Amino acid sequence: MPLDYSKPLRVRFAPSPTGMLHVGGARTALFNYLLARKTGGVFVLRIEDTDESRNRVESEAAIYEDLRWLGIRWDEGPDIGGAFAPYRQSERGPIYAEAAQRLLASGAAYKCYCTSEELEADRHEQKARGIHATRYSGRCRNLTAAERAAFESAGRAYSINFAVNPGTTVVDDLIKGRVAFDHDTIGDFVVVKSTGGPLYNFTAAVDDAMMEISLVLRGDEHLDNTPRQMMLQGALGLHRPMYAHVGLILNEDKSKLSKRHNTVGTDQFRKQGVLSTALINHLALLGWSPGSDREAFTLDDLVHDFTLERVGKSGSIFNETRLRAFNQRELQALPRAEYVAMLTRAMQVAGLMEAEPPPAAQRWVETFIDAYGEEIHTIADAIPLVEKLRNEGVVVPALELERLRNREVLFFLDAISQYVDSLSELRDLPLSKTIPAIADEFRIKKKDAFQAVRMALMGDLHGPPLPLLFPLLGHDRIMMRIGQINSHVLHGRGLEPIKYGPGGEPFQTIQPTPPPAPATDKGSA
RNA sequence: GGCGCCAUAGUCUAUCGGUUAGGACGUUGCCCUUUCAAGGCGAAGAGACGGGUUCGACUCCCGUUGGCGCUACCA
Repeated sequence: MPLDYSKPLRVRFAPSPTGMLHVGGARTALFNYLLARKTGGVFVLRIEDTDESRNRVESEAAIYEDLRWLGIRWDEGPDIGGAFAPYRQSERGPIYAEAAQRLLASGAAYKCYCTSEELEADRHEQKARGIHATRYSGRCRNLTAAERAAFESAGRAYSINFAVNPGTTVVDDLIKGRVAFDHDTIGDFVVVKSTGGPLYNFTAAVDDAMMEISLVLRGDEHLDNTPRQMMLQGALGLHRPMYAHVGLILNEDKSKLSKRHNTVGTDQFRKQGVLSTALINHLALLGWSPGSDREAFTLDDLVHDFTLERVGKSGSIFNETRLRAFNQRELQALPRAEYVAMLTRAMQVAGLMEAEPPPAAQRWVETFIDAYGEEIHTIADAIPLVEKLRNEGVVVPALELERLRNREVLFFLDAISQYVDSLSELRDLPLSKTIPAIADEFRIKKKDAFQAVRMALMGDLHGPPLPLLFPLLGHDRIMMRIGQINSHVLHGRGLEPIKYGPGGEPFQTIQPTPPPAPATDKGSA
């Protein structure tokens, strides 16, 4: 039966602060958030920091930062409180202690005095006997009063274990459907460590119930944990939320996303300058589909269109290339001013622009976007391009240098540099006419001319239109880069830096070179 | 090993028994362009396998295979 969206849902996202928020977590948070907004419900952020050894203090802040960046806001959480505070499990000790006592008192749980060595030995022994279903033997479950007293007086530490009784627990999962678990396949499990620290299944079960979560939506890695949590809630007489387990987001090799494998961290994309709108859009389409060919969705669109019924069961691989394609689309859709501001900021961060860019610098950025804007998939792509434009010199591949060792080409380039030198403004040059005209003087083909200029200026045969490239480089760099070619080539030939006239006859003077009178439309520039 | 989940192109997905199996990313051809990118128009590319059920299965059932998850005093 479909979920009733007319009733407000209380949902939660419960990360453990053991690393950055990876994209799988981000999607889980997103789906929960969408459901809360859609139903006018509440989105709870709970921090599951019960594993002292793995917690990292900075992780919690990092998770906040990533969620905020994504535009996912929570209504209750550690930092803002709420009716069911505290929201950090490390601060909920008394609540778990009380629940554990009730479990003990009712006989639903018992104390286990086994040491970890004994447990380990048990497992070995079971394996040796060919039993691969290595579960807790339950040896402490039926301790006699005398045995128990002996352990107690010996001061042995104990864990609190939940006693799993025969039976079946059925999870009516909103995504996976009805899944039945035979208790025979679930061994007694520890709920409180011998150190007194509560464990995941216990805290999650208690908190989901006590925080009155109505729907638990999480990764399907937790599907097998669900019967344990439901048994716990049953034994404690607590209410049970509905459950929905969504297929995992996987690495390229189909393995589970882990926080240790540095890739696919939400922060990584944020720092690359990926737009949160693009990530949200991409994440939403991993596991959810609108049922139509539409694929551009804002967060608000998703609040409106998202339903659990259209969430798929299978896992999916996170495809970064597709994210970049989405991001490029978002970048193109951005108002120009915003794009300029974003790029300016990125350049400032990279130390490529001063904090208070003068108007000329702003204009430069605008020209840059005209030139390269549409090929940029993420803002980070722009930085190496900017650096290449800003560098004093340029590296021309040896092979290409060889092609430039041609007196006509050299002279042509020199003519270009003189042409540029004669101009006071490099914007809006009619280069598509000027360059062929000058090239014609030296009997160079149009295509070769453009390529020679491109190669001399950028060390590359490809790039944006020259009329945009010229103002981007500016007078000095153009002069320098073409001059560099001349000296490189000549040096390579062991020649003096002399220059050639149109007919091939060497000029006598090194400097100044007489302008070879570019044939046409110099005046229009 | 046991238990559970999953299974349409390289990837994300649509299809809810009858379709030329649709879309997107990627790949690729052409157009545009001095070039590249972008854009436009095309192309190639999929129901893991085997049994059923049915007039008819990608779709329902069973099995096999494969992938993943759980099986921790991690979450």
